[in-house]
Amino acid sequence: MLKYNLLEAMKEQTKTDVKLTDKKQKIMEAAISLFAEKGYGNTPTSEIAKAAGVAEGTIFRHFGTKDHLLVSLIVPFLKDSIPLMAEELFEKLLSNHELRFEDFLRNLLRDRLLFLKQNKEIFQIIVKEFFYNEEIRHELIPYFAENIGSRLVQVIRTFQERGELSDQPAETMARHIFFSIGGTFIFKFVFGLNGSQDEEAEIESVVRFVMDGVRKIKEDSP
Amino acid sequence: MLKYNLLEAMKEQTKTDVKLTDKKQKIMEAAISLFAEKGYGNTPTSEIAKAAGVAEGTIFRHFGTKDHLLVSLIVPFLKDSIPLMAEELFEKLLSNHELRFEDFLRNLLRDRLLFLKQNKEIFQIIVKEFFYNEEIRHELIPYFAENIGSRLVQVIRTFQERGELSDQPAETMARHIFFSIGGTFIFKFVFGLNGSQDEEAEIESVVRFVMDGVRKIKEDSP
Amino acid sequence: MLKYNLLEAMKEQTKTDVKLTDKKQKIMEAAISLFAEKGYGNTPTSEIAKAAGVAEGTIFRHFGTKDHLLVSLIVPFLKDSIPLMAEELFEKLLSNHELRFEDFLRNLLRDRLLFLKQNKEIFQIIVKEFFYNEEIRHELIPYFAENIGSRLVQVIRTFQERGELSDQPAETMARHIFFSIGGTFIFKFVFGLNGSQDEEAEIESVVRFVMDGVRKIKEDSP
Amino acid sequence: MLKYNLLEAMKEQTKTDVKLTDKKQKIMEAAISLFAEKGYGNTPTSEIAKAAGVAEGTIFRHFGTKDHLLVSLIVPFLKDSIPLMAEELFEKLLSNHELRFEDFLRNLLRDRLLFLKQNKEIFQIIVKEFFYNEEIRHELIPYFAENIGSRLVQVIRTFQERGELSDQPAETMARHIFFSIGGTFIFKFVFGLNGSQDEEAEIESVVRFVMDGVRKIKEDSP
DNA sequence: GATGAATGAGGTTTCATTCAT
DNA sequence: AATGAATGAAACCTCATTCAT
Repeated sequence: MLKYNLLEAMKEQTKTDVKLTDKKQKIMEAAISLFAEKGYGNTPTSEIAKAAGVAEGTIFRHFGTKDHLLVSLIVPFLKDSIPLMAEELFEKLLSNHELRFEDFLRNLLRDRLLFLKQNKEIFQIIVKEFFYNEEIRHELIPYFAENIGSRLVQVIRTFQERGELSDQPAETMARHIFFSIGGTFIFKFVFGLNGSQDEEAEIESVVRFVMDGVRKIKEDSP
Repeated sequence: MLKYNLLEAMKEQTKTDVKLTDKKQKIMEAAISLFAEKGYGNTPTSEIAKAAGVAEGTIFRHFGTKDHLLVSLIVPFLKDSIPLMAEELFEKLLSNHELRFEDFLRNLLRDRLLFLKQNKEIFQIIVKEFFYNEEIRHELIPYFAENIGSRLVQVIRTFQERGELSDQPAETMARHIFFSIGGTFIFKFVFGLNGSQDEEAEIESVVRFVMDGVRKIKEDSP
Repeated sequence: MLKYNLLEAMKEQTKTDVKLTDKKQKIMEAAISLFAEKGYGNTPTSEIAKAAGVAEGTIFRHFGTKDHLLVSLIVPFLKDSIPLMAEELFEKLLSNHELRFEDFLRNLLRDRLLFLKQNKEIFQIIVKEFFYNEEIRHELIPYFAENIGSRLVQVIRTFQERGELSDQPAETMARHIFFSIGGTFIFKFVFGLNGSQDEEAEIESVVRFVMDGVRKIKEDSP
Repeated sequence: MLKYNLLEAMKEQTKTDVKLTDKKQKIMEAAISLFAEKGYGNTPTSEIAKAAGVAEGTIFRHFGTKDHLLVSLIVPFLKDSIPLMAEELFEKLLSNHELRFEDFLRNLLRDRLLFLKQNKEIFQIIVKEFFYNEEIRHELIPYFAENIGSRLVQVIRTFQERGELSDQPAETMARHIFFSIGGTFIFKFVFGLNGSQDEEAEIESVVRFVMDGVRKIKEDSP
C-alpha cells in the first residue's frame, strides 16, 4: 500500500520545502484536519478536495498519490520531532553536572508538550496510522528506536553512572518512561482528555510518577 | 458508520450465546485473524468468506452487517475482560488486610497477562479500532471509565487510606498506572515486542517501576 | 499493463470453461463487438456493461480486470484456431502423398476462411491489438512462431524434397506465403474489403499468385 | 475522435511548412518517438512535454489538440511518401521500353526501403494507428487507393500489354503485390524482424517471389 | 510565445450488501 | 441455512485542455 520509504523521503524533503503553492497549502491543511479526525483510510480524496476548495485532480497533480500526500504530511513532522530536542538536551546534559535527571525529564516534557501543541493534528495522524497501518509502523519503528530509544538509553546510563537512577536495565527503564510520557501525550492530544487544566501541574505529576512511583515515601523520623 | 451500541449489545448478547453454528464459528475465527492482522477497514468481507470457507452471503445471513460482525467479536471479549477480575480481586482485597498494593498489582498483571495471551487477536483488534474508529472509541471510553477507571480509583483510595500509597490524586495515579500496564500490554501483544523473555521478570519490572519509579533509593546510612 | 501470461491463461482456462453464466456470456459478446469496432483502449467498461445489460461491477466480478477480459476473449480463440489447423492439415499432408503443395494451400485457405468467417470479430481484435499493444505482441509472437512458423517451414521443406517447390530458404518462402495469406485475410475480415465476391475465385487467386507469381508464363512453342 | 481531414490538412500544410520553431520541432520529435513506441493512445501529452523539455501548455499553443499533433506528424510523411515515387518511377517507366517489370519492382523496393529507413518511426505510427483508429483509417484508405492503388494498377496494365505479366485482373495482382511488399516492410520496420541482414538479398527475395512464386521451375530439357 | 497550475469528466476497480435459488 | 451472482455507489487516479501570468 505504502510505496514511499519514509526515511528516503525525509532526506529528499529538504529540496522541495519552500515552494508551497496556495492550493497545495490548502490541500495539506484540509488533509491534516480530515486525516486527524477520521483517519487516513476513512477520508476520501473527494472530501479533501471539497474541504480545500480545489478540484480533486489538483490533489493528484501535486501529490501524485493519496499515499504520497500522507507521507508529505508526516515527514516534516518527523524530521522536526526528534533530533532537535535530543541534540540540544543531550549537550546541556553533558556539560552541566548540576542538571538532575528530573530536570532533564521536566525539560523534555515541556519542550515536547509545546511542540505537540503546535502539531497536534499531525501527531494524531501518526499515532492512528501507527496502530492501523502496518507499513507505516514498519517504517517508523526503526526510526523511533534509533532516534528516541537509543538516545534515551544513553541519557539513562549517564545518570545511572552519576548514581541518580536505580540500576535496572536502562532499556527497561526507557520503555517505562516512554509509556508514561507517550500515554500522557496520546491521552491529551489524540483523545483530548486532559489530566489537569494546569499544564505545569500535569508535568510535575508525570515527573513525580516516573521518579518515585506511587509508594508512600516513609519520612525518616529523627 | 457503527450502528450498534456496544453496551446494549453486551446485554443482549447473553441470549444468543450458545448456538454457534459451525459456519458462524468459522466466520468469526477468520474475521478475528484478519481484523487483527490488517485492521477492520482493510479487510474485505470477500476475504473473510474465503478464509472461512463460506459464501460471502453467509456472513450477512449471520451478522447482517460487517459492522455487526466486528461488534460480535468485540463484545464477549469486553464482557469477560473486566468485571470478573475486578469483582474478585476487589473482594479479596477488602477481606485480606495482609495484601499489599504491590501484590494487588502483581495479581492484576498476572491475571490479565494470562487473559490476553488467550485473547491476543481480539485485543489487537480493539486497540487498533480504538485508535482508528471514532465510534468504537466513543462506545468504549465510558465503558472503560466505569469498569476500569473507577474501580482502580477505588482500590487506590483504599490503599491510600491504609497509608501504602502517596497522596497524589487517585485519578492521576490511576492514569499513570494504566499507561504503564497498557503500554506494556500493547507493546507485547499488539506489536509483538517482548520486554523480556521471562514473564515473571517482566511483571516485576512493571511493579517495581510503578511502585518506586526510577530513582535510586538512598540507603539509610546509620 | 497486461499481467496475464496468455499461454498460462490458456491452460487454466480449460478448467473453468463450461460454466458460462448468462451474464458472463453477454459481457463477452458485448466486449467482442465493442473491442472489434473501437479497439480495446477506446472502449470503456461502462459501455461494455451498458451494451451487455449488466452492472459495471459484474464485469469485474467475472473477469477481475479489463485486461483479463481481453485475454479471456483471445485465448479460447487461439486455442481453437492454431493447433487445430496445424495438427490436422499437417497430418492430412503427411498421409497423402498425392497431395500437391497447391492443394495443401487451397485446403489451408478454405479451412481458415471458414474459421475466420465464424470468428471475424475476435480476429479483428487480435489483429488490432497485435499492432497496438506491445505486451499482446510479445505474448503472441513466440506462439505464432512455434505453431505456425515452424510447421509451415516443415511443410515447405517436405515439398521442396519432393521437388515441387523452388530452393529458396524455407523460412523466406514461409514468410512470403504468410504475408500473402495474412494480407488477404486482414483486408477481408478486418477492413471489410473483399477481393472478389466469389470466394472460390479469391482462393484460386491467392494460390495462383503464391505458386507462380505475376509473370506471364511463356508457352513452349513446339 | 479525429476532427481533421487529412487530405485537407495536407493542402493547408504547405503554407505553414517552413517556420518550425525550435520548441515546435522538439515537440514533434518527442511525439514521433513516443507515438511510435507506445502508440498514440498510450502516450500522455504530459510525457511528450517532458520528453521535449517543454511545458505541457506549449503543445496546445502550437497544435491545439493532441489529435492535431498526430495529424501534423503524419501529413508531411504522406505527402512525401507516395507521389514522389509514383510520379518519378512512372515517367521512367513510360519512357524506357527496356525496363522490365521486375526492374520496376526492384527500383520501387529500393527507393521505398531507403525512404522508410529514414522515416521508420512515422511509418510505425501510421501502421499502428491505421489498424487501431478507425478515423485515421477512413481518412487514409481513399488516399492510398488513389495514390498507390490506382497507379500500381496502371503500371501493371502497361506491363500486361507488353506481355510481361499474366492476365489476371490488374486489381487483384496489385493487391497481392501490395501485401508482399507491405508485409515485408511492416515486419522489418514495425516489428524489427529482418528477413535477412543483406538488404539487396532481401529485395531479390521479394522480387523473385512476386515474379515467379514458389513453384519449382521445370527446366526444359532439350 | 511560453508556462504550468488547475480543472473535471471519465476511467478502472473495490466492496458491502441484496436476493433468487 | 446457505449460496454466489449481481449490484452500484464510491474510491483512486489519469489526462486533454484551459487560462492567468
